[in-house]
Amino acid sequence: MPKEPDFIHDLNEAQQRAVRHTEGPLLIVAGAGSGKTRVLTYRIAYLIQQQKAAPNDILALTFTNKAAKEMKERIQQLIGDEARRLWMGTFHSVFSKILRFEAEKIGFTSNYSIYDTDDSKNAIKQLLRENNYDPKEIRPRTIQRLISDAKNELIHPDHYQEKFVHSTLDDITANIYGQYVERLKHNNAMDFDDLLVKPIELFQQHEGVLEKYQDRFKYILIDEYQDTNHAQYKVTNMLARKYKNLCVVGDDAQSIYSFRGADIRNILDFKSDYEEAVEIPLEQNYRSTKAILKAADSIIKRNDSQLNKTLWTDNDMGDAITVLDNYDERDEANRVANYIQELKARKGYGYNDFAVLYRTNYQSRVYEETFRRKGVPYQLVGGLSFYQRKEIKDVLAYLTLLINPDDDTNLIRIINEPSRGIGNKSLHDLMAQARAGNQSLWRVLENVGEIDLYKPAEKSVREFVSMINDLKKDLKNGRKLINITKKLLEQSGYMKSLVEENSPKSMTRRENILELQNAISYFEKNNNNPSLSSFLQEISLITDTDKYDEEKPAVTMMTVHAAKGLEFPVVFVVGLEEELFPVGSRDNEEVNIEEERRLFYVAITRAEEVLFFSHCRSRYKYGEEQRKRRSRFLDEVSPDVVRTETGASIKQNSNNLNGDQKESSDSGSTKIEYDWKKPLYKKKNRSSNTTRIYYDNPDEDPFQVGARVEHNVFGPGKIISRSGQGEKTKVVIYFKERGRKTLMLRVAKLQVIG
DNA sequence: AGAGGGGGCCCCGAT
DNA sequence: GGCCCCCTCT
Repeated sequence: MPKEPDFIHDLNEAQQRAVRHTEGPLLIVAGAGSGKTRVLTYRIAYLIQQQKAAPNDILALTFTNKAAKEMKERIQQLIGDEARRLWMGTFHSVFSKILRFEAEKIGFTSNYSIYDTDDSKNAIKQLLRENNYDPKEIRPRTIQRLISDAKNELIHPDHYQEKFVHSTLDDITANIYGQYVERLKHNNAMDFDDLLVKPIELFQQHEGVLEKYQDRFKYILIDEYQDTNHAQYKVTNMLARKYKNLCVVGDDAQSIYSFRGADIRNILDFKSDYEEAVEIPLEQNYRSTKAILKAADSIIKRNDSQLNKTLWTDNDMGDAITVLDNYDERDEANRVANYIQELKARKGYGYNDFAVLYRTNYQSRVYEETFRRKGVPYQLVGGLSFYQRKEIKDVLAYLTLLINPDDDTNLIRIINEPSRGIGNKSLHDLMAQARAGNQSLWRVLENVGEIDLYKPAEKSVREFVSMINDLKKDLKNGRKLINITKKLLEQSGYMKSLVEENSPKSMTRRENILELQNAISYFEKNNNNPSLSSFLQEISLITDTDKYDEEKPAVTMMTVHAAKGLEFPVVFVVGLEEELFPVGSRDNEEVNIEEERRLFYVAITRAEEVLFFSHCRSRYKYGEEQRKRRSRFLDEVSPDVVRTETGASIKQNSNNLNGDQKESSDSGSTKIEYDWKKPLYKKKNRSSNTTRIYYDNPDEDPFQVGARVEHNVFGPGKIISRSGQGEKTKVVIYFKERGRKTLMLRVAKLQVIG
């Protein structure tokens, strides 16, 4: 065995143990900021340096493509160029690559399309229509969510019937689920969940294929293990079964993706799943000040933490956390911008040292406006990603059609885009024909002469087919992708219609298309074997977080989810209000308050030196002003590390969370104090003789989210959300028999029941 | 067939 | 405040 590399002495004792423990299952419980990326990087370099494995024997699954790329670069610095041959990436990208090799074995071609959430929602909407359900009553999003959950739990459509049918919704889902799976297969398409589920099917049906990959991946590492779902657990469990060299890194306190099926039990049960597993905790935090760490600890200890670890740091105490108390979101954004300018001027921070973290993407808008107005450079991460934009999806749909003609969903997307006279009626006729003959829409288009179709539309179809066939020929002849793209933009009339529109919107779209062309050229130059299908599959999996550039001199704005794994000297956690952070409940689902708390914990632990919390007393939502109560999390945080802007300690109240705030004049300054006794709303006279209206006094108002109510026409139901105030208060109610209704509280005849 | 206007719904997070 | 759907008119 070669001598141990010098680089191992860069690590602390626990980190070294984690690196040296190469054989058998290993659980590294890595607290926030404890250097886990470093451990993973060094561990991989160590495996190679000690000749335990060649680079392509190692599979490392990360949470973002960006993390994979960075780790690869760091490993390259430790051991040299051969690091490029590591298998490293997100679950989705690694398994999509494997599926490209093995697709034929499970009835797909290697040119399979990848559907994003919108694509699968559209496919489901289409199926609902075909099954005579009204997509307005049965929302595609709901069905999509249920199907996705089932897939991640590895529940087959046939078993969904057995398992879940006890309500109308489950019944419909069971019905649609089977058809959806079939439809995707017909389209030669996989959704995001399939990229995890199909490999399992593949391995179950082909023992030899499983063994091939078991032998290939002799060492497996998984980052952010607390956020893996059942399918991810299963597929890696299968792969690691032979050599059992599975090293997982995670932190149960940072599990924030349960909506994606992440199952915290995967990490909690690791030691019982893998009996000989060794657990190594990393407890020294290198990132944050003591004050920040104390705030984080005071939050997380309110949850039932299940893996033992105690974070500590040698860093300084640091400044107290400042709580900003704002009138509304404009005020909030202004104040944040001012602090950024001030800290930059006084303490010498650069713009890229700052991050604004929020719970929901729509909060970014006010910051964009404010920062632009004040000349604060920013980069926005997340929201509507580049590849979800209409014009980008359109162009990609054209390209997809060239290699996957059976993909009806993408074909329908562009068959009349730009409009070429193949309208709803004609499309409907064509689709009917396709379904009758059990063939893809493209086959019908190719043989359009054989069916009865509106003549002008038929002519358009012929032109469309010959245009696509011509492009296909170019592709076959090895013409460059970028040139094919340019040609299709011209021949389809797509560019022309954007030019003619000549609006600000169409200008942006043209710019975006140019950016896509750059991406295609770049891909073509930087890949040895650039195929259209690998391009399309790769970019389907690129996320906005992958594009975040920490060197760019700009303030970063992103959701807390997107900030996972990142760190910033100065962090603003904004919008700390009830019904926002923690988020408000939606549909019939209860908010997982412990997960919201973990999310807040993640937000806090992104900060290295300076941390701000911020909340607004009122905020616009759906164009309406709403009064907001500050987040309960502000009452949970250790009071000795938080201060108001004037340096006073904030008053907290652990049992009454809906206190108001008032200006206090006792110090002569504009010091802000909180008066928890004063109700949030002024009392007004009550009115109405049918339903008692309580909207003026929230303490007595029984019509709160979650309340069970009865309506004299719609019957029993549950309040799922509430908006507006006073007379304009509206509630959304889910009625057992009638579905969702939005009602004015003032006029609805409602009674609280049960 | 397609443009344009009005109404309803919505926006929690993301591979 | 914005998106999507449906309706109506040309």
